[in-house]
Amino acid sequence: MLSKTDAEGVRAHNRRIVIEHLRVRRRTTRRAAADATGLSLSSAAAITSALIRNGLVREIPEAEEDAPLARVGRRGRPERRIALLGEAAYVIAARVAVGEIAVRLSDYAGTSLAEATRETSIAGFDADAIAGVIAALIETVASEARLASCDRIGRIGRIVVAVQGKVDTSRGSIVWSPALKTRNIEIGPAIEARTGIGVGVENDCSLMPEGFRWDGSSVRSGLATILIGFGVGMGIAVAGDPFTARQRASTEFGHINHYPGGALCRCGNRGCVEAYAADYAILRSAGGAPPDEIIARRIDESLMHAIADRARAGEAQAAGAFETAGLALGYGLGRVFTLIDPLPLVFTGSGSHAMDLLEPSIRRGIAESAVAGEGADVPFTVVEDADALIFDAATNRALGDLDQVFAASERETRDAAE
Amino acid sequence: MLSKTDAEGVRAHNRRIVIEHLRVRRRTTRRAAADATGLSLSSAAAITSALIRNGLVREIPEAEEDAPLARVGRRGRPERRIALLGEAAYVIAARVAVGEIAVRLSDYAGTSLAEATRETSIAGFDADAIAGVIAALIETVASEARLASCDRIGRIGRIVVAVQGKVDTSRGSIVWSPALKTRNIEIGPAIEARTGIGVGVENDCSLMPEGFRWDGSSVRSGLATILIGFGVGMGIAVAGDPFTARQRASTEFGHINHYPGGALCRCGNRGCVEAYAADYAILRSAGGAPPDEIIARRIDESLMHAIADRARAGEAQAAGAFETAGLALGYGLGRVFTLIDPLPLVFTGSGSHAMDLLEPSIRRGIAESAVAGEGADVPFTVVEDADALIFDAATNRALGDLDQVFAASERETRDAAE
DNA sequence: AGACTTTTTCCAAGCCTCGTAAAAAATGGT
DNA sequence: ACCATTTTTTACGAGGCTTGGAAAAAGTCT
Repeated sequence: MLSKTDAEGVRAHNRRIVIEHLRVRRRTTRRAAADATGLSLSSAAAITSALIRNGLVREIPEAEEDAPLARVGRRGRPERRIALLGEAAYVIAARVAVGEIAVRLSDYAGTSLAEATRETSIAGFDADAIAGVIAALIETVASEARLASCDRIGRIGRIVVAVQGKVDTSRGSIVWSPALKTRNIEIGPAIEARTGIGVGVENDCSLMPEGFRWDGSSVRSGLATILIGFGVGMGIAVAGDPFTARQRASTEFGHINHYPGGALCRCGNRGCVEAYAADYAILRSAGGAPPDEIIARRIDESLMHAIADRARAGEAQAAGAFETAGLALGYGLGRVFTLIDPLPLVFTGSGSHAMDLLEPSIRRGIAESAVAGEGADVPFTVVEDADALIFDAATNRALGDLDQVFAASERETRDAAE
Repeated sequence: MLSKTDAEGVRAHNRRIVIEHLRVRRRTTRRAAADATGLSLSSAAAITSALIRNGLVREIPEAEEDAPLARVGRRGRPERRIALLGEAAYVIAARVAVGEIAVRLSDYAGTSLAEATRETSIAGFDADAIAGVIAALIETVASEARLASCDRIGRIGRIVVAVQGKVDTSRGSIVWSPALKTRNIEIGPAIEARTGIGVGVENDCSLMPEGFRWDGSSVRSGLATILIGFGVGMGIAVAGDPFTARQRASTEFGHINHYPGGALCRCGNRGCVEAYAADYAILRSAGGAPPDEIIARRIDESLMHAIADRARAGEAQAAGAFETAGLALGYGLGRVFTLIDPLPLVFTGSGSHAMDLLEPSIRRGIAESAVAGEGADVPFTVVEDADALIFDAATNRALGDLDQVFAASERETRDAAE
């Protein structure tokens, strides 16, 4: 059931869309905000002024104007440009992956301030131990960014954790992760208890499209991100409202069945996409190992590069491994496109280094499996650094969460106290 | 970008949720509406009173109360029960399928008033010819329901067409249909031009979950409908807001690839779910025909019943055909569940008569293809009459569209003129 | 210095929701 | 038969939000 609205709700909603506009156009004016949001000039001005009073937005002094050329020979009162105020709040993006926990601190304007990584196996850790590691990393980045003093760390308003593995977002728990031995670890509440900050827990691949959240056109047309690495994962943002993307939970693309009874996957099933397209699958296929062998050890990226080079040099078995991988990915994508709709694709992860080898067979797989081959011509983009993309995505999600909170309630101007 | 809200928007929204409440609880009171929607008593009363003035809602006279027992020995002023007024408007649900065009007239309260069918091949028809058939059928049902007089037929406020085949909802066109020879037929505008009534065009299978739109719990938990007949189709309603379900367009479940390079499908691809689970696939498999043979003719339902009976009697080849079909369905569902989430299932269509034969292998297929076999235990429901379900769905969609229009603008009380 | 232009702020009008008070309509007891 | 009680419904003023127009502010151009 939809919930009711009232006057306050209207204000909250309109504050929200103004903030959203500020996120997309990083610098704007009151008039531009009014035009873009459809609000009247009066309302847009009232809202922006309130946001300035609340310390969420600042007027940019002329001195800082990095584009004075725009204002040459224009008559009339010059516009006051406004932007989100970085110091208004801070957010933490955290990654939990096999062998590594990492944290990035960003300010409210979205600029990254500091990162810290702890390379360690957390296989045996419980929720509190993981929360401890993350809290320590937060201390590190906070002090690195000189936010160490007590009242300053309190300005961190939101933490979003991107986890490799299946999560339960509503409970903030890790249902299952390759990085962990035990299941159902309630990491969200544990971090909240330790830091006193609100925490969101998401699957890293599902979260990835959020990295393009305020890129304008990217998300408006919908978007799917595909991570090819030790596993295979996908994130989907349906066209239109980026907020609805929040609903989709567990797109376990890597474990969509490709070939019934096929190659053995780490998950125990047979024939998953991952069992053909992940690093370990390409490795075992290129090495001529039987498709029942599970390679549990961590695979060095340089090894994958070597196999790719062998394939590029024309070695049949290596080339065949990449072709098989591409076909599995293509069939999987064709199935998704048949179910949802063709979407532009963003590839990332170590496997994306071999897109020259994969692309032809991916497109062929889509053509063979989608109705009328639709979607075989969607645009491909490659983002090499998957970890950075995950950080971006988690940061954007955290900022969006914060926006919602800030829009909901007119905050007291605590900055006045300082 | 989200759009702004203002006071009028608030009223429209709140009117909407009151109407929605009236749809779910067919009879209610002002107080109950206030409680359910979260609105204050004043506002709920103001809105309901306005709806009554606008002729959308009626107060039920005591004489009509079918449950006087509820009001026994209760003190205080008795409540005025209210309900949607059937005569407020009328809607048309139309089905376009192979060999058949059918139409149902319903009133604003959702009660079906009349149906009419024209059994004919429309293979060579263009948009205007199809629109002509539908318009004629509308005349038939309108006169049957004694709405023939000119001002009365004008009370039909919305037409929703459920098409067998792929549609483009935004343009109101049939991209491709097994019932038609030509592609991209803009049926929506053609019907609008002929009748002057707003038209929505949807795929029949995608629309089906709308049949459960106001069933309370059904949609709240999400739902997938699966039609097994001459083809295989699916409709998905994601958990939560039933309105967002509107976004999903072309869930061509039947053409999700099941087995790469497998049995030949009518669509020309190999290995689609449909090529194993549709009527024609079961027929060819049970008959020992090669998996490359395409059966184009319409298959009589009694023939399928006969094959099912042979399978029940233990004939190996027939039983094997159903098992193969169930496995293909199960793998397809497992893939969907892996991508989206496990959902309760509603089966319909001629194939649902053989659910006793299919269910075990469907569940096995899900178990083998979904991560950790999740979703193998979702509840199955069978609705035998697929055509009726499609009618229900199209009617509900049309009523929902109308609700939105009526909620948006306070209409003049045209009933006062009568 | 004055005219002109553009941005920003200020203010009364119009909606909407909400809480409270008053009116309406039935029951139960005397 | 009449009055107190109970519950629903309506009426009304308060407060918040958006809006359009007027006024003020802050520049450029002649």
